[in-house]
Amino acid sequence: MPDVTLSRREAKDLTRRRLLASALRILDTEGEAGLSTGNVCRNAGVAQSTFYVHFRNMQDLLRALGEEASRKTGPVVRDARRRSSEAPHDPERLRAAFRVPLEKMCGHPEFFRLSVRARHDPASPLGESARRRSAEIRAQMVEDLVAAGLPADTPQQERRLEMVADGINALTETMAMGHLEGRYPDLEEAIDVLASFLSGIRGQLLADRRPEKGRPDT
Amino acid sequence: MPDVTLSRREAKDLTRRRLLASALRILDTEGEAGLSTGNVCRNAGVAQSTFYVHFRNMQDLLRALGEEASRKTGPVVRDARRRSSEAPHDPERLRAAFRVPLEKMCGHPEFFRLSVRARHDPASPLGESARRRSAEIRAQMVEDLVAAGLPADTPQQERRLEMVADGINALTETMAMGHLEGRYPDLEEAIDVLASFLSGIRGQLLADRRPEKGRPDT
DNA sequence: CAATTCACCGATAGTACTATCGGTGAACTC
DNA sequence: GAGTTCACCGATAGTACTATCGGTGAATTG
Repeated sequence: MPDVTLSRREAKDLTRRRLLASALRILDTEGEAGLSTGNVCRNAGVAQSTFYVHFRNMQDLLRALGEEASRKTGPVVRDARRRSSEAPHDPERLRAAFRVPLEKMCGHPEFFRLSVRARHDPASPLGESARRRSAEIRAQMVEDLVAAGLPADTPQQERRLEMVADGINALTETMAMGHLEGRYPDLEEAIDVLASFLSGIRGQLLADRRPEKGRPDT
Repeated sequence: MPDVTLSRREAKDLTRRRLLASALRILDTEGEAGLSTGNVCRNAGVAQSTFYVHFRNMQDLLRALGEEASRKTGPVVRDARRRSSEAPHDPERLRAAFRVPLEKMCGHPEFFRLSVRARHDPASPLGESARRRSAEIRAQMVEDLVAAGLPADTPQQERRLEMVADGINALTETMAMGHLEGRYPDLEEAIDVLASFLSGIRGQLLADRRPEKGRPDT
């Protein structure tokens, strides 16, 4: 039994994870303002100076936290969306493509809030890595929209699909926020609305593909 | 000419406005991190301690700033939206209803970002007032959607309109962010997308009003 | 078992900011 | 025009946080 006492490597890794978890807990309860090396370490039960054994500074910790979050939730969400794109007319797959990310967001509100804040805070310590992840998600979603049959023949149409991807993402986050705040108790209703938004914009964009039928937007 | 020297009241009011303008300038240039009583006062040309003649603390200033912004932009935005609701089939009025808030948001990018971020940060100094304003905007937008003919006959439909209002707002903010980040250079294209989103969801909700025609969402 | 490594600790220098206090002179009051 | 008010000022006590340093003991090495 070599596990009675922890090896030095295991012990260090455990402390590191405790620090990350502590930071996450603080972000969720006190917000970004409560995030200091001392506070994080006190919550994790180690000395303040131990912080610098594991991270160069707070920005370094936040970057690690963001990457962990995206590594956990990213692939699952992507998969659900791709399944929906493969069958654009299957309403249940469409709903699943919204349900999966919504449940991820609501299941780990602390991860979710962190990423949303990062998204709207390019000057924060998370800045660079958050922007990179956001761009990645957007590019993937554009791919999926094209796979679902939406037009991307001209640069303008491509840019429009990027806007739509941004929009779908923002809508999903907004519904999750509303649910977390208790205003939308039933997640299925939120999924209804998300599906309506997507179906609506999809109809608009497809109508645009055949402009000979006259103005479609009234 | 009694205005050669300022009255005490006028002078105080002028200083207060200078402090508010200074805070806004700092938010737009240095971001939230540069916001301190000393920095605000130095930029306004007064001593740091003078800050406390006008505001109880930084949160107090930010609250005042938020209220001033909402007092300035609120009615204009609301008016544009109402004009559009009065003529739901006028595409130019619809575009104006999106153009006005977009231009307001892009006018003071850092303040806009701060407000958005504050809603997702439980401990932000702006948090409470930002959430209050957000709820107000949502309620107004629901009114306008009803005025534009969208159904709100059942509690479920009312809740759905709230979700749609939240969504429109999030979409507008997202397009503003994209424009500010330089990804969407042409604001009119963003307006196109917003109009398409609204037309799309509008079609979906109106179709739902007459459910005897079968499932409309594929 | 002796030597070495290193995760963690306590202490602390340094920095930035908040908020208060008594003083000052110009505006105001009567 | 004598007394009062008060917006502003400089100084400063107090607070919070960052980042570094040398010491310590348990794990590791050979």
